[in-house]
Amino acid sequence: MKRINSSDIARMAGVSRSTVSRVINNYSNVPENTRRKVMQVIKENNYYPQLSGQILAGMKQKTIGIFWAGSNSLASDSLSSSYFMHMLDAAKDRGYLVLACILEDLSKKENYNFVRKTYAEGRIDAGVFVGASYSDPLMAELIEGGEIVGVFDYRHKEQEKYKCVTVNYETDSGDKAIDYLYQLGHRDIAIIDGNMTRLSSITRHEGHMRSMQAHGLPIRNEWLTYGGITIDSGYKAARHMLENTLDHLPTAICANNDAVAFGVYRACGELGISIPGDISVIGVDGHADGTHSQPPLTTIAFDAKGMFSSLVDRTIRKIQQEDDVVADEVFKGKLIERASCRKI
Amino acid sequence: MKRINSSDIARMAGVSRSTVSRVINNYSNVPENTRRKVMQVIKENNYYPQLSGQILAGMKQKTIGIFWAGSNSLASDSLSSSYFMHMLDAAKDRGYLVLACILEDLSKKENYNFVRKTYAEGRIDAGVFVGASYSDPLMAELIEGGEIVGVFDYRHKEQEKYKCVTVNYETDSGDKAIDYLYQLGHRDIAIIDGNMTRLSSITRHEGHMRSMQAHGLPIRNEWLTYGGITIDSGYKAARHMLENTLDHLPTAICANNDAVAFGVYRACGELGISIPGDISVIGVDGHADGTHSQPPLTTIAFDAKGMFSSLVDRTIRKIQQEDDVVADEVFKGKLIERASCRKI
DNA sequence: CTGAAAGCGCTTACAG
DNA sequence: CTGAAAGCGCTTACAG
Repeated sequence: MKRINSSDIARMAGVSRSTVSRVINNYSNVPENTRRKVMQVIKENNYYPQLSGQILAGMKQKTIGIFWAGSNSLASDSLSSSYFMHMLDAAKDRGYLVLACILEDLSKKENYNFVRKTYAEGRIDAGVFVGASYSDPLMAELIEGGEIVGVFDYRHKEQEKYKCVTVNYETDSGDKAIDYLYQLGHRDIAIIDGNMTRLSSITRHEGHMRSMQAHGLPIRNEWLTYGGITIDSGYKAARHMLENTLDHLPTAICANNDAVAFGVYRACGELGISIPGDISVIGVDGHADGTHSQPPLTTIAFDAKGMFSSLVDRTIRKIQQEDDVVADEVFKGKLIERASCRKI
Repeated sequence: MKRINSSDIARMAGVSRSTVSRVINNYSNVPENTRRKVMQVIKENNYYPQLSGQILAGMKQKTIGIFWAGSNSLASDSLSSSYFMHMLDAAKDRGYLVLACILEDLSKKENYNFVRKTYAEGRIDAGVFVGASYSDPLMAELIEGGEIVGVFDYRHKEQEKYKCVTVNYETDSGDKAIDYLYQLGHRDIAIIDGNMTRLSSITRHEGHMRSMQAHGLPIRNEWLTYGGITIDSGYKAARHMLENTLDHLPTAICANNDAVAFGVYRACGELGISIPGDISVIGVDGHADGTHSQPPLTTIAFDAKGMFSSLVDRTIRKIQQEDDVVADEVFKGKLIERASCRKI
C-alpha cells in the first residue's frame, strides 16, 4: 500500500516532477493545458504532496503550537475552553493547523524541554503561550533562538519585539472595579487578588491599591488576600477571609476575576452571607457563567474572542514575515452591571 | 541562524552521521564511550533531529489528529471539553502529540477533504473522530485506504476491524432510564430523543421503545419528540412539547442526555413547571453540571475519562502495530439518583 | 515553458 | 563497532 508520489503523477501526466511541483505551487509559468492535465491526474489519484518532503525543501509547516499551561482549568471552565476555541478558529481562518499541548507548568524542566523540542524538531512554525508567568525565561530564550512566539498576558521586553507578539489586558481594570464600588457608596472593601506570577494579576492588584489610595480608603490587612485565579482558590481565600472578619465584614469584595468571584459566591453561600444584600461582589472577565449565576455577576468584561484571535492572527502574520504586525495589543475592559453589587 | 544538523554533531563529536543517528535512536551496538561523547555534543548544542528528515527516512510522526465534529459544543460545554482533555491526556501518556481539528460537519465536502489531506500529507499517524455520524462513509474510506482510525460512538463493520478502533455506550441506557421511572410509579412518560445520526441516540431511542412496550405503556405521539443533543435543542423540544400538552402533562420526561435534560429544566422554569414536583426528569451522561443544577439531576452516568482514554490509547496501540488491540470497547452506564425524579 | 540535478536532514541496510 | 552510500519526497535555481 505504497503512497503515490510526485514521480508517479509526473509519469502519468507525461511531465517531469518539476512541472508537477510547479502546478501544485501555482507557478505562473505553466500553460493552462499542462496545468489542467496535471491537475486531473492529481485529482484522480487523490494525490497530496508529503509534507516532510516539502519541509525539507524549505516550505513551512503551516502549523502553530498552542502551549497551554495549567491543565485543570481547560476541562471544566467554559471561559478557558472558549479561549482555546477562539485560537483554533483563528488559526483555521489563516489556513493553519494547531498542535495542542497542555502542560501543567512551564517552569518544570520537563515541560520546558518539551517546548524546545517541539520547536527544534520543526513541528511548528511558531508557538502561542497561555498561562506563562509574566516574565518566563523560556519566552526570552525561544525568541533569542530566533523562534516566533505569541504570548497572552505577558510583559514583553523592548528587544523582543521583532519575533514576539503579545496581547494584554488594559491595566486599569483594577482601578475601575474599586472606583465602581466606591461610587456605589462602599468604603469597606475587601480585595481578593490573583496569582502574582501573572501579569494581569499584578496590574490589577496595583490598580486596586492605586484606587483605594486615591479615594482615601485604608487597606486593611485582613481584607487583602491572594486567591489565585480559579474558583477553588477564590473560595478558599474568601472563606478564610470572611471567617476571620465575621465581626466586621466588608460591604464589598473586589475579586481578581470572575472565577474567583464565583468562589466568593460559594463561600458566602456557606456562611449565610447574602449577595448583594450583605456584601457586593465584582469580578473581571465577562465569564458566560456570570449571566446565569445567582445573582448575575457584575464584572468588567473583556473581548475574549478579540484577544485570542488577535494573538494567533498576529503570530501567524509574523511567520509569514509580514512587516506591519504590531507587537502588542491591549484590550479595554467594559463594566457590565448585573445584580451582584448594590448601592449603599 | 541555520539550525544545527546531524553532520555538525558528527563533526564535533568526531564520528559519522550514522553513529550520531545510532546514538539518538538507542542502538545497542554503540560503545558506552562513543555514546557519551556524542550525547554530550548533542546536549551542548541543544540538538534535536529534524522530524521531516526522520519521517522521510521512514520513522513515525508520533502525532494523532483529533477530528471533532460540531464546534459549538466544545467552547461552552464542560462535558465536551472534558472529553477533549481526556484525549489530550491519553495521547500525552503515550508520548504522542495531537493535532486539534474542529470541523463543523464531516459530511461537508470541504471538511471531508481536509481530513483526507491531513492524513495524506503525512501529518498524522492516525485520527480519532468524535461526532461523526454512526455510519459515516469517510471512516470506511479512510480504513479502506489503509489509514488508522479511532471513532467514538460508531458502529464499525466487521471487515473494518483491523484498522478501526471504537468506543461505545452500552445499548441499554434507554431501557434503564424508562425502567427507573416506571419503578418510581410513573406511567405518563414523555421522551425527548436525540439526533438520529448518532449511534447512541438511536440505541437509546430503541431502548426507550423497548422498555415502554415491556411495561405496557403506550407511546403517545405528542410525548415523543426529537431534541438533538444540546441544551438549546432540548429546550426547544421540551418547550414545544410541554406547550402542546399543558392540559395533560406527563409526570416524567426521559431525556436523551444531560444537556437535553438541562434544556428541559429551562423550559419547565419558564412555564412554571416544578421539577420534580410536577415532572420528574432523567438524563444520561453524568455531566458535572448535574451536581449543582437545581435540582441536582438524576442521570445514567458514563465514565468519560475511561471511554476517551481507551479510544485514544487503543488507536495509538494500533499505530504501534500491537496485535492484541481490541476493536471495540463498550462502557456501562450507572444510575445516579439525585433529586430530579420523585416517586409518585 | 520545461527537465535534469542539487539539496534539504535524516535512517538504515551494507560492507568492512 | 563504524563509515560511505542510498534513499525517503519534495522544491527550486539553473540551463536550455
